[in-house]
Amino acid sequence: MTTTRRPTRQQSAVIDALGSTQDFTSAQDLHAQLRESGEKVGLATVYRTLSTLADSGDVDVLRTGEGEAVYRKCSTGHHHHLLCRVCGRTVEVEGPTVERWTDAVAAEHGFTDVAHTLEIVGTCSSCH
Amino acid sequence: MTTTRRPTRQQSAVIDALGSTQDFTSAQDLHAQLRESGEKVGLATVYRTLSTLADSGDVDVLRTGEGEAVYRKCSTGHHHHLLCRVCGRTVEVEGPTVERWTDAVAAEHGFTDVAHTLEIVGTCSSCH
DNA sequence: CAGGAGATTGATAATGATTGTCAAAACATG
DNA sequence: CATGTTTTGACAATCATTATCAATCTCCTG
Ligand SMILES: [Zn+2]
Ligand SMILES: [Zn+2]
Ligand SMILES: [Zn+2]
Ligand SMILES: [Zn+2]
Repeated sequence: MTTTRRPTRQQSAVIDALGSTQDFTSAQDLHAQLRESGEKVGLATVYRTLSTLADSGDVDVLRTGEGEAVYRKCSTGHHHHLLCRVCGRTVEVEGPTVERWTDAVAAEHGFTDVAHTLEIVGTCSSCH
Repeated sequence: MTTTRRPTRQQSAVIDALGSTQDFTSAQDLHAQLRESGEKVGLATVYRTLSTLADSGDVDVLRTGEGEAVYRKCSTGHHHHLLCRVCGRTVEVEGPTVERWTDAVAAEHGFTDVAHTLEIVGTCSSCH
């Protein structure tokens, strides 16, 4: 919401494209989709917009096994992802258990200002 | 059948270099270290060796924020890492709590063959 | 020991995602 | 409209990683 950035047609197009899918999508794929749907948006702008959105926490970003950055528009708030390795379907999950555990184990070793990343990958019931 | 290993001087050098540090190290850095210490090992071989070791589970691999792959020789068995964002010190952590939680939440959504990745980053007591 | 099949190496080229450049276009304001 | 600011986008540059492929090394057999 609070954007220091000036809203433009291109940025809206990127955000809409992101919102049109439940899957994590790469900047390259988003750019291809935009071109295909007739939207004229430069690749650099796609990268810039996604990077800004990720920094502000408005989209989640994670790295594919090959190191490619993929983005997804998620619900607000801290959560994690359950990802199907076959079809790419994503489920957001959360809970205090893992949050408490990471905080406890970090404190136990004298670490402060802790953050964590957690991703779960499996095969969903439809793809089993 | 396709898994044929042949021990070589170069692979030993890479493994020794990995074992000489507690930090996660990139292939590029390892290659530079090897050259500096007089070992003649090609960059491609460093990448190949690390990739093989990671596939067999003999080393842990994770991605830096910039997407660079970093490797570390760890104790055997499933565990996670507590990483200092300042000095890079790494502590291996484990525990049944997070394992149970991920399995439970995956089963709850009908996912099978689940695996997970979890990394904790913070500032260690020495760097506070 | 010699020879050959097959595995390994490494210099180099190729790939591919991401970032940098910077002039042109879009925008705001007065 | 004039002017300063922000954003865009085509293109070049970067940089980690992978593909090539001839040369080299290992192991096995006779
Ligand atoms: Zn699925
Ligand atoms: Zn969490
Ligand atoms: Zn530290
Ligand atoms: Zn675990």
